[in-house]
This record gives sequence, C-alpha cells and structure tokens, in this order.
Amino acid sequence: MSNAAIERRTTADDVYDRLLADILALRLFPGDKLSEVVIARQLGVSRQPVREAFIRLDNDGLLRVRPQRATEVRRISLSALRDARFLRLAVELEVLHIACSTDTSAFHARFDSNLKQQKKAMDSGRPDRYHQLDYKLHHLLCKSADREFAYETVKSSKSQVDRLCLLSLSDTREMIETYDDHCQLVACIKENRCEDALSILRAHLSRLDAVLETIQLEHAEYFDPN
Amino acid sequence: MSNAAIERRTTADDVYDRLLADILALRLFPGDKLSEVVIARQLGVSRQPVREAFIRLDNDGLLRVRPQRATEVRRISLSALRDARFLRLAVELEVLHIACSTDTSAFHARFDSNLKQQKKAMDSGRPDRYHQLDYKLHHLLCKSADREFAYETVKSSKSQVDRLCLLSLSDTREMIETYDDHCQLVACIKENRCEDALSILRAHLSRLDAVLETIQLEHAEYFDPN
DNA sequence: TGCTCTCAACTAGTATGGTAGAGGCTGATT
DNA sequence: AATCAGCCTCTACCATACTAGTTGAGAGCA
Repeated sequence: MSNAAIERRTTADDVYDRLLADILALRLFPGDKLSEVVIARQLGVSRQPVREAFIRLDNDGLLRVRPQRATEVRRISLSALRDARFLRLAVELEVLHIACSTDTSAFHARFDSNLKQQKKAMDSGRPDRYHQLDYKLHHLLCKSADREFAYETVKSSKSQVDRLCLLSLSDTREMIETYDDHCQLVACIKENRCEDALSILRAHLSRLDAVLETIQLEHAEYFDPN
Repeated sequence: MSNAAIERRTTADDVYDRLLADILALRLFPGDKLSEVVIARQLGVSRQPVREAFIRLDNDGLLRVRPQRATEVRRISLSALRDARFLRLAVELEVLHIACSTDTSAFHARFDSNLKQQKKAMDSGRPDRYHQLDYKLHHLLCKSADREFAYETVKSSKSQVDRLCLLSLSDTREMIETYDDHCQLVACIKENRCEDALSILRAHLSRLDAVLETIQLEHAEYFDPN
C-alpha cells in the first residue's frame, strides 16, 4: 500500500488554490490590485506563504508582480488569448489526427454516452452541466488518442476563454451549434474520416472568435490594450 | 523615450537564471540534491531569494521541492519528454500549415541565409554553431507564420532534448540528415507544398527517437523509472 | 488655477530566527 | 545477526524585522 504519491500540503498551497479559484471565478477582477499584507491578514497567515503563491500565479501569467509596485491581476491580453487558442487548436488537431489513424473503438461507447448527456443537459437548459460535459468530451478525445496529458493544454486554454464567458450571458444557440460539432467530430473519428474531423475542429474553435469580440467591446476595462 | 518595458531585476532573478543555466548545461545533474542554505552561501545571498528561485524552478518542472525534504534536480521522465515532443510536433505542424497557406516571401531571403550558414557550420565541423542556427531557423519559421510566440514551445521542448544530447557525442551524420530536412522544409514553404512539408517535419522530429533511446540506455541513472 | 517639490505611506525584496517533519545513525534488545 | 526505538541532524516552511524603491497626496509657489 504505497502512499508515495501523497505530498504534504503547505499553507502556501492553500493560499495558491484560493487565489487561483478567486481569479478564475472572477471574484478578483483583471486590473485589481492585491497586497501581500492585505491578503495575509484576510487569510490569517503571514506574508511569506502569500508571497510564494503570488510568485506561482505570476508564473502562470495570472498575476503581475513587480518590485516595489502593487501586484495586480493581469488584464486579459488579446494576443495571449490568441496564442492560447492557437496552442489548443494545434494540439487538438494532432490529437484528432491520431484518433482517426488508430482504433478507438474502446471509447465509442463513452463518446456516445457523453453526447447523450450533452443533449439532455442542453434540452433541460443547464449550461453549467453542458460545459462540464464539453470539457469531458475533449478529455475523452485526448485519452482515445493515448495523449491524455494534452488535455491540460486544452483545459487551460479553454478556461481562459470560459472566464470571459462568465461576463456574458450563456447563449443557447451557441450550445446547439457546438453540440452539433461534437456529434460530427465523434462520427468522423468512428469512421476514421481524418480530413473531415480536422476541418470540423477548425470551425468549432473559430466560433469562439465572435464571442470574444463581443465581450471585449462590452468589457474593455478588463482587457490589456496592447 | 519610454523605459516602461525595463523591469528591475532582483537577486532572486539572478539566482534563478544561474540555477537554470546550471541545470540545462548539466553542471547540476538529475538526482543531485540542493539545499537553500548551501546555494545561498555559494552565491553570497540569503536563503530567501534562493527559496524563491527554487519555487520557480519547481514550477518549471526542473526541481522537485518537497516539505522537509532535500530539494533535488528532477530526473528526466521519458513520458514528460514524449509529451513535450508531441507538443512541439503539434505546434510546428500548424505553424507550417499556416506558413504554406500564406505569402512568406518576405522571409525567403532569411531562410536562405540561415541555410547557407548552417552548411558552413556543418562543413567546418562546428556543431555548437550549427545547433544555434537550427534554433534560429525554427524561430524564423514561427515568425513567417506570424506565430512567433509558438517558438517558446518549440524551444523549451528542444532544450530538454538537447540537454540529453550533451550526454552523448555530437553526431556528424545527424547534422547532415537534419540539414537536408531543413532545406526540404524551406523549399516546400516557398512552393506552398503543404502536405510535403508536414510529412518532412514528422520525419525530422522522429529522428530524435533513436538518439533518446541510446542515451537512456547509457545513462539510466539520470532517468526517472516511471 | 496649475505646476512642482517634498514627504509620508505603502509596496515588494531580502535577511534571519524559530519550528516541525523526514531520515539516518547508533545502540539496545531479541 | 536482525530489528526496532530513540535521538540527532538536516530539510524546507513560516513568521517577522528591516530595506529600498514607488506612488500619490498635499503644501507651497508661480
């Protein structure tokens, strides 16, 4: 019975998780100024663990820490978003390439089950549940190509965009369109129609452009004017 | 005269750079144990900046910091290498896809110049210079596709592998083969032969497999037995 | 009114002391 | 000889004092 994988958690870990969640859930807004001292007081810890959490969040590109200046939640950079989107596209294209070139039949039942649940979530108007299944499907795609780690790239790119989407209302029409994409993607994989799968994915991801543009116009204050 | 881009450098930054260079140049070996106190003494600073550098290197996956345990240089994980390679392949495939679908003529002279220098470095037996130009060519490819940031992914994946290559002798035959690939890649881009470019890139990157396998057998002690 | 200078308040960076956990060594016990 | 307990040392973690650079508000002057 090996417990080797269990790592002790530190105060700094807790602070990091807390701040990360706050940023992604937009309880902390892009542009907000943070202070080691203030956060430390709020969480009842010393400056040190807060400082370490700041360093890690700076590494993640979520905070901007500069000597002797107030630390702030990074504003959303359109070029960074574009870069993350490119990365996700590149990764998912290659994942699909592999999935369409190999035998993925072991996953077909799970694809179908996921799609069925997506439809249910859509019909009963539960966008939260739908988004969760959306993530899960892309995760399944990575797994079926034996590239599960690639899902990390997809997830981090997607969560950046999703943070923005919290700013706008969830769009039912959007859900229907993406559901349709999902069904087509799965069909292509089952039938090893590689080229079709790739072009559907390109269209799928490019749908986000319109959404982003709208949000940027509505909430210019959260964006980094490059 | 704007100096806005100039960020003050801290002691912690210096320590980070120093340790990073030492790890990548194999002056610090995978498995080596480090200590905040020892490094601090060596560099003539306090423990604090060293600690912060450790945190950042841990984030980069180069160190392994655990509470109350000696910090160590992470051993090389074959699965992590495989993942990095996949990422690089995916990114460069899409970069090439763009490069072949757009007008890159503004870069053709720079491609040619780079290749000419590569040949010179190869003929005069200067593998260091050759590697430098190799990086530069891949950087140029990203720029020509207007995806310069993608070079970061390529570079970090490549530098992981290159660290390993320091363990083995540089192979002249290897240089000749990759030079040939480079020439073909550039030719395809110039003539917008997308499919050809992609398959050449796949072959180009898969050359690394054999090298990796050899090194792993010769230096098992640096590898993480997954 | 509007500009500039000064200064106080606030920022993160650095140094250092104390703490608790991990691991190795020694010696006793079986 | 093997094993186990207890101790001793070493580790990183956390708290806190101090330092140095940034910022912004307000006084004073034009």
